[in-house]
Amino acid sequence: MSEIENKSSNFIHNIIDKDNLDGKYGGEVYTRFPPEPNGYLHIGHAKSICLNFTTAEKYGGKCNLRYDDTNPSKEDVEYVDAIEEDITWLGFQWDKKLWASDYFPEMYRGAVELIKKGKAFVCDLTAEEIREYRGTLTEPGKESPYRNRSVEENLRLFEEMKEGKYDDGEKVLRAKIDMASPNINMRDPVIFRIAHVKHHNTGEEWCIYPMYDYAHPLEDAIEGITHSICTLEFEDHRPLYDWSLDQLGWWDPQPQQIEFARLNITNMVMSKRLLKALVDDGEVDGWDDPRMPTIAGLRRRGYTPEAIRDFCDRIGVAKANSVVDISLLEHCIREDLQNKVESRNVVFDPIKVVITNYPEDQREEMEMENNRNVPEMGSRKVPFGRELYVDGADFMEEPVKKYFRLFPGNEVRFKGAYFITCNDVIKNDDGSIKELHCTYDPETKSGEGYEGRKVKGTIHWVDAATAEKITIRDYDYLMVDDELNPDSLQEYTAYGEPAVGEAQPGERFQFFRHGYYIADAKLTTETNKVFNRIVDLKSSFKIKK
RNA sequence: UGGGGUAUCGCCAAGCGGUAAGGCAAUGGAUUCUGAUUCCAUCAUGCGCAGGUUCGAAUCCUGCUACCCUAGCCA
Repeated sequence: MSEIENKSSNFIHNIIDKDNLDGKYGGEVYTRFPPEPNGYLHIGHAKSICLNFTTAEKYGGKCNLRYDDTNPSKEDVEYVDAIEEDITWLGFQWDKKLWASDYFPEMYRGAVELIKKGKAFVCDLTAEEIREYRGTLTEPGKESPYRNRSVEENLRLFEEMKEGKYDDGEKVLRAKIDMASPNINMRDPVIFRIAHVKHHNTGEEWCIYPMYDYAHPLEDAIEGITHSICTLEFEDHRPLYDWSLDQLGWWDPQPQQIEFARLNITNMVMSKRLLKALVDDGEVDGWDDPRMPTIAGLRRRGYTPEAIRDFCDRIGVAKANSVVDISLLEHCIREDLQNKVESRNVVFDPIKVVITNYPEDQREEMEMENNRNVPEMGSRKVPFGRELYVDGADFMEEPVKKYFRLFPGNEVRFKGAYFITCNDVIKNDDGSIKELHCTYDPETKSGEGYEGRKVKGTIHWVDAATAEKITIRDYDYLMVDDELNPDSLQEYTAYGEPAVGEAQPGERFQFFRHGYYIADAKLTTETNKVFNRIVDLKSSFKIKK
């Protein structure tokens, strides 16, 4: 993969610059990307991945991949491979791959220490009681009747929790902070709960599991993370993040949590819950369905790592909630692809053209450039004959104003071939267009320097005798408020030049006037080459009326 | 109703007391063997609102307003 440059600066860099100036971490920058293995990564995660990896890179630091697997009842290793594939595909390399569950002993030790310091206690209240005791946003909470158990009793009870003496929910370990705190997260939060569930990593070894707010700061500290970057909804949790570290006092300097706004894209479904439901219900092919905003879906749709990274770089990083316009994402893939993929002629909604003055038995091969912006990409021979197909959008029987493609009486250039004039429109019995009778001017052959007259329009074509019939699957993104638009997947029959049939799975092309497409192995059949359309060059269609 | 955040062009977003970067979108125009690309031009006397401090404020102060997050034994 080519080098990808991320040059933007953001407020997190400013914080790091200041830390470096103050010598807070001795100039070290260590970040981490901490997914919970409970689903595929989506474009929102890509923002976080790019942020964490490029920030570390910018300062000569490292970034870990850490699975936040502290809740075995909600996680599944099935996602681990996909997560790693996506990060690697984006072009990032983690320093260490780690599991939060590997730190369970350390976290347990920390909990024991908190108990010994009188900063944690075992609570017998039920979940509902804890909720009632917690108070509300405006009213302070009440202290648990178990709050003042002795250190010895707490130690014994916590040990028994660990030994499996209690059922799920029977007891929890709580931090002893302040039930009257205006920050609800500080009202004696639960830090360990009981769950008799097999853990993918630790198996049956533990039946108590730490809660995020207590576990995460320790995970960061253990790994020597300096800047723990997360999303805005954790701002309220930062005091607890710091509290856990402060009480233990095991690490100096301690990592600091920095929050940024998560990514939203206009109309895009970005909720893992919803996406998972669509997959589970079979509404889409899977997590990598091209309609999905997952990294795997975008990849299958034809997005490149470069485009996604460029997008993440351009959207910036800030604390203001925002919604990025989808047009920026589409701009990024167009820009990346336009100078590095080859073009192929493909005709939608085909209209047959018969060149009446072209010799019946004559065949030619026309030289066509593979990429009109990049001569080094060379050219190919495309067969040409008396009967051709042109795109339905390139002909109008009654042209609108300023239409300069094909219409009766008009002459246009057939890309890479001749000037062609449309003379007659031949209809079927039902009034539909059967074919167009045209004539060509042999003197105007492409590449032979004809300067006699100019035409305003140039259109593409395929040779009817050799064209391959293909199916194009056109996908829309999944949209908010429209969980699955029935028209989000449409199939079109089209004709492509023979070279299209040689496409390899995953190969991308630019199709004139219709944007970029990707050949998709999962959708390719023996008899029918199937392409996914990925991006419309929408301005190509624009005709002012 | 408590607490925590955020407000700069249609959408993102720089700016950190010295007189509003950049990108996307849009709009004009030039080039073009595909209405693409490329190029050039236009696009905030204005920074949520109202006061104040200052020679000077998007930046500092005061008071409002709007929106987001927060009462899981999820992360």
